[in-house]
Amino acid sequence: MPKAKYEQLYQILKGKIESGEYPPQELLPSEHMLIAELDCSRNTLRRAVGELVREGYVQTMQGKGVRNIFEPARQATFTLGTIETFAESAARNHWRGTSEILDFAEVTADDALADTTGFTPGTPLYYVQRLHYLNGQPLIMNHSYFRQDVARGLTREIAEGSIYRYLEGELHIQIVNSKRVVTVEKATPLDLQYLAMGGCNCLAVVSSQTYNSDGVMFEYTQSRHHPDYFRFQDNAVRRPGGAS
Amino acid sequence: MPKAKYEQLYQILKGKIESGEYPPQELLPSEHMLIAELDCSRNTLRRAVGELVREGYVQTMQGKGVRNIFEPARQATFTLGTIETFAESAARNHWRGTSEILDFAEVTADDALADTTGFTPGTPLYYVQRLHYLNGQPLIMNHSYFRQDVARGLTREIAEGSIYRYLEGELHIQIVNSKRVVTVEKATPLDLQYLAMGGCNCLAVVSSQTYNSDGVMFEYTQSRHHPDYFRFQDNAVRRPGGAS
DNA sequence: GCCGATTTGTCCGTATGTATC
DNA sequence: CGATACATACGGACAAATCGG
Repeated sequence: MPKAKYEQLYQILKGKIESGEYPPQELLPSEHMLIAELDCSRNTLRRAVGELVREGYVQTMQGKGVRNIFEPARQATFTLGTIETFAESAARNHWRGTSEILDFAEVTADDALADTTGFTPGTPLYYVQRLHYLNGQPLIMNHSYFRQDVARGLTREIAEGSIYRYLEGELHIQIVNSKRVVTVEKATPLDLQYLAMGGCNCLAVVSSQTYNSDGVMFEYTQSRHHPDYFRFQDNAVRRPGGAS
Repeated sequence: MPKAKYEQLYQILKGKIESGEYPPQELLPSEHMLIAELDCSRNTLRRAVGELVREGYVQTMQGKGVRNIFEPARQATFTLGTIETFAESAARNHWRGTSEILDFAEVTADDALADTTGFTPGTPLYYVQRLHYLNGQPLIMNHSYFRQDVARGLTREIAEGSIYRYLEGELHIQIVNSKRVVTVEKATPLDLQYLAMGGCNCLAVVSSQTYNSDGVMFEYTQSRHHPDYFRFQDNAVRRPGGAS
């Protein structure tokens, strides 16, 4: 399954930046040079570069060039702008991640739950409560709700493995986008019971609503992170960017 | 000064979505229709739509159309992906925002400061400590460092007004991008002294490194937010090749 | 299941504008 | 001023996915 060309170019350039092949704080070869070197059209190259701009790898300057502003030391642990599962995050950061199911149930959204999750009241849902360990330490408590009509057939046994592998691999659900909100909340008794909070009485909460390719929100997940092991990275751009 | 066309199209479409002119969960008019209606090329329209996709307003589906997934109820207080000053954020949310300078000093980056900020040791800096009020309540403590050679001539008096208006308006510095990291930290005695923390002993910390158009990082700011009034919103899009 | 129409996704070439040097 | 480099915009071609007959 060959990827799109602009995606390949993006990977190539990103690789050269991360490996130091393009010196930090210096200009990359001009568009003209890169087009010749990578054998592509201008629009396609600019699309790849635009992606690098949005992710904070480079900075484009009209009339001057494209500057490499990648800093290897300050890497993200959790990256914004892309969807990643817990297992993928753990693997990328070379952490040993394990999970444990604390609860699995079938519930119906009442008014209160509908208000926090965004589902309409009365929707049949699966509820999955998971505890995630990094290097043996319990650091993340997850409360997930899945629409039963989308994630049909989900069981506790499946959730013991990878829910997303089931959704994507078995049910062929395409996850398209996910709206996320980061807040800081007081720790609940449940948080204190399972997570080693130390002296902190607050934790980082990532609430996300995930949509499939039919445009229906089929998942709401609240991830409650131990504050010491939470880091969310983002790059804000004034408004230049991509191509075509 | 007229903006770029794709930017205008983006604003038009965003306005129609937010105002409900395009019904939620329904498909927008096809590219073909929009091109005729807005009198533009396909690439220009697609660029505007791409921006809406990244911001979670719409979802594109090959062979089907573009679905409106905007939800007015769940709005952001702080938006990711764009650069906003404190005053702009406050105004957009119809809050009464005021600020107070607690400290202004000229300092030189030592090893410890260089490590946290990302400046090279020995760099001459301005240090500005500000307290931000929303509707009269002290909620955000800001610690900012500016390179003296870039933000030259910055004084306490200027900082009493708008630092960014000085940098952009007077010094003609163009802010291009800003790398931001969100973490949760224990409250310091200083935090507890100035911010009404209630029972919380942690707060949300946004650390940002801001670059000008010459590619030099000229500002490091650490914003320490009261947890009850902190909300960071993001939209993640699934990339063709999955997570990288 | 097939086929054609529709719709979005990718890629290319070109022309012109604008900022920098 | 001219040369270089990025920014914007247009148009065309083909591919891939979807849907209805």
